[in-house]
Amino acid sequence: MEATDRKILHLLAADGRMSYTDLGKATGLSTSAVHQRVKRLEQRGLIQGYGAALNHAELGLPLTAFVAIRPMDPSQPDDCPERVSGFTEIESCWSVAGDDSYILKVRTATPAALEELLAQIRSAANVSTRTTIALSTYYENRPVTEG
Amino acid sequence: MEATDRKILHLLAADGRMSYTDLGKATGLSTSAVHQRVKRLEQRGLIQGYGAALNHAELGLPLTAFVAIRPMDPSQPDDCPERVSGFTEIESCWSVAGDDSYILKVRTATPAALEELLAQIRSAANVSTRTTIALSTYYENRPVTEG
DNA sequence: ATTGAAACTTTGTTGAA
DNA sequence: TTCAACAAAGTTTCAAT
Repeated sequence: MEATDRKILHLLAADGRMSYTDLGKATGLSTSAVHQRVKRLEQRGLIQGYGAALNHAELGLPLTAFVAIRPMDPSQPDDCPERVSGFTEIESCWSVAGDDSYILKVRTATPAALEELLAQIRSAANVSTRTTIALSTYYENRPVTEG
Repeated sequence: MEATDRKILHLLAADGRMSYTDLGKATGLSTSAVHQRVKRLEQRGLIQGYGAALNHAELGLPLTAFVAIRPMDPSQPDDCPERVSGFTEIESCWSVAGDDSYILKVRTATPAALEELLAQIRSAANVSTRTTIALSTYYENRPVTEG
């Protein structure tokens, strides 16, 4: 991994629709050289995909919350991520060190929808939940790269 | 906002590099009709941008953590987001309801780099920190849309 | 919302450094 | 192995309708 590839990754993280022509201009490479590098970065899994960042507040999902979960019965198989993966309100799922086993980031339309989702998560995964509601988002998913 | 626009948003959230031609095929619109709609969605701020999802683990930033912060002096002006926004390791910043004032999501190369970042956050914003380390990421930033 | 045409971009092939 | 040059296919963008 060297400087040119890192520059390409940084540019694509900031603008996922940038054309190969523009990436070439920005890196001093020809269009086809950049193209080859991007395909290789995709194949090696360094680029995992491309997405549009949506304005969830305007799209009917104004409520963002973090749900910390803890198994009720620590002796049971610990397959919470699979058990909850079908809930489309869950945007992210991490296992974490500390008092809780997992943290979920969820988006719902209303407090009532969040209440309903929490009940479903608890019964699907046999867990207790501790929820932290986001009041406002200052920034989210800024590109973070090394170098 | 109606069904066609929501479909376009959903498709772009899942594949931010999808061509207007393909978006047209998927929605039953002409290429230029989709193009017009996408531009309008961008202008109205419903699409906030496009990005590549990078594999941070492979890119030298394997450590993801959540930093819950609390002002040391609750009487001081509460401008933590501005005070910490210069730290490039911070990917997201939310203000939250509950015991803590803000939650930051950060990515670092090593535990030592995290330790250093926490010290800098504490001194830049005059806050105490409580950090939760992510052990593994099951999924992150799945497209979540209503409808 | 569509058509159609010009400009531009993508992507495969080929060959040079 | 990496890059550039070319060319065909595909995409974007802009009028006009």
